[in-house]
Amino acid sequence: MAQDKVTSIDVARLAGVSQSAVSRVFTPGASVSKRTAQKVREAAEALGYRPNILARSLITGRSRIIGLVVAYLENYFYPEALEKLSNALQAEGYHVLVFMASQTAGNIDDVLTEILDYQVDGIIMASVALSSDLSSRCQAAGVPVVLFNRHQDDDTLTAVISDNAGGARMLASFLVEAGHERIAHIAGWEGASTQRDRESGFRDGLAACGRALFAREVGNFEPETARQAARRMFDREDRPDAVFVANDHMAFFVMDVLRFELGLQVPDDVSVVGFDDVPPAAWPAYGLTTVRQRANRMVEETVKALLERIENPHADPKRIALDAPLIVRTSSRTPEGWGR
Amino acid sequence: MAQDKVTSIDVARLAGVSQSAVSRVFTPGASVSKRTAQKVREAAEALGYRPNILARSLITGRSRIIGLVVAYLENYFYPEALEKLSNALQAEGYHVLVFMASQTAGNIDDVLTEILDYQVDGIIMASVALSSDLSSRCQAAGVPVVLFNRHQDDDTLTAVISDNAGGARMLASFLVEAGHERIAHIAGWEGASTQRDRESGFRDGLAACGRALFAREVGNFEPETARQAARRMFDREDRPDAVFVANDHMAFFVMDVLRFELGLQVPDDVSVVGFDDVPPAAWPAYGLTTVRQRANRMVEETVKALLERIENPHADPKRIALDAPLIVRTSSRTPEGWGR
DNA sequence: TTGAAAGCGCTAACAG
DNA sequence: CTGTTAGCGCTTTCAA
Repeated sequence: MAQDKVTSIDVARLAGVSQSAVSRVFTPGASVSKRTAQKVREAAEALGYRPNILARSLITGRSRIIGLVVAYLENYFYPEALEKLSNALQAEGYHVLVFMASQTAGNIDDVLTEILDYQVDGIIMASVALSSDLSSRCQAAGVPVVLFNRHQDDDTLTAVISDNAGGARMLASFLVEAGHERIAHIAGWEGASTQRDRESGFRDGLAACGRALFAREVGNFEPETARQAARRMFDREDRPDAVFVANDHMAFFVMDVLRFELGLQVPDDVSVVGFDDVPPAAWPAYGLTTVRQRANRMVEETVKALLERIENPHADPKRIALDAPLIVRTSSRTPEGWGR
Repeated sequence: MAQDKVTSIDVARLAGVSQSAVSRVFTPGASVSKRTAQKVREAAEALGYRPNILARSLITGRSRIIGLVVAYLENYFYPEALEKLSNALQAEGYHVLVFMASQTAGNIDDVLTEILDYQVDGIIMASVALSSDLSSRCQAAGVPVVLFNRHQDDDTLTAVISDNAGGARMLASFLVEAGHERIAHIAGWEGASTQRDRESGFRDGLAACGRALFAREVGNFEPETARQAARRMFDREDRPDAVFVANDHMAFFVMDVLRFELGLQVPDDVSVVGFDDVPPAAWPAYGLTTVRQRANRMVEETVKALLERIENPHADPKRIALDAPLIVRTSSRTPEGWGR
């Protein structure tokens, strides 16, 4: 029998105090006597009263809602990030309102509009870039934005990323030291900053050893495209003996093509390395050598940066890059002296 | 320069109409003349005005927010469900506010309280059960609840599930027909209705063929517990020749123990079957025979049921069970005439 | 069709 | 410390 909503007035009446007294009891830094607080709490308890966050936010200007835009839950890096982000924000008294966006963007515009309609206190864009136009709309609305696992060329937005270039550079020297001669790359979606940074880091790493890329295909971060890329690259005589796939998600599909379609041995015929260190990378059926993105730290920094900017909207944007360690497993030949 | 928020009053002033006229223009079924609407829209556009959903909900009693409680994103069935749910609700003009809960419950109480604080229009509990106490709190608050992939014994809540028992029954006769003699089960968390239904369906299926369970261990839906269960079950002479693992998530870890720790061949030494059909089940390195939960249909039904109950809070709760087809892959011996 | 006015449930001055 | 009084930005009667 859906009871009518209990308001602070009902509580006030029952406790024999004013309505504002009730409000104060539920407002952290307010001044109330123990006696009043006690009475109010009892009345509230009895009536099952809880303050209406929406009404409160109308006046405080804070909704305690963070908009999270995400576009790629098939990549298992993101469910993990989402879970941790949500938990971390929950611990700070915020909650996450989810907005799914396809990465082809375009609809990012509409999504952003919807987000702003909800008067969110902040926005986290996971795996989505933002035009400078959109970014200034948020600015205008006074809503801080933090990019998660992406950055923009213009340094106008705060971004939390891994050291993608550095990680890929390690991967390159690791493969060279393992004695590989024909080292290839399967790229992700070229619009992504992660892709650009990883590829350029990898090329730099090879160059530092006096090498260059032996072959390159684009997998677009998608399973089927990655499989086709693998087929084009490996179904021929002069095939690579090592390949850096731009993320783990694609690397699994590439390995499957190599082993089950083309009958190649990994790592004997070809070493495969990825990037992200999502959970299946550690499953022995893949044992993927990869670079770990420290999800916990990324989340920590993202939440910290966002809350900072909520407190102080005029703080300068900054780019936070976390180190990303090499994780050696069985999908790659191991250089002398690296030892598992 | 975080501009001050634009309100309907600003728009009204610019358009030379009353504030309520502005409101009407943005309220679907309201009566406004074309001329007024036109003027208002132009002014709104010029000022970048959008109605404040929170203020609106204060008066309409509808927040267009759906609370989603989820507790298990490591099981890749849930990211997929979350994505689809969010998309489906977005299409209906709702958005998802995420609440992470550990499945050990207990904190479900607090989570529920937080949810209700946000004045959500409805709640979806994915993979989380609800005490009848909590359930009546939602009732009292007039907030409809739909359980996703769970049901309660008391038929007091609307629930959308797969036909877990039926699916498991098929699995049983499939294994028997394939000629297996010693058929075992690795259970998930026994508090889950999915576990109970799958196990009893499986036992029924065996019984119908005049068989009984050869062995049983508990994996609790957790990787490490599942691995230990697999070791206890298979690291011995009189081991099963087939095992039904209660979900795919655990089945991967079980297969890894069998193949990489114990040196058993799958399916030659032992057939492994799971439940859910999460994406990695189709990866050739596992090729897991399993029962498919139709995520799309489950989401469809969940959204439909929830919206129905938002419209009509007094509708009777119902339990919706969707059929779940057997998906045969390479992790199991195939009976004569089943053909892949 | 339109404007004026009354709130939705709450917080935040402001006196006392 | 407490009650009174204004609103937050919006929707919704109610008359005109």
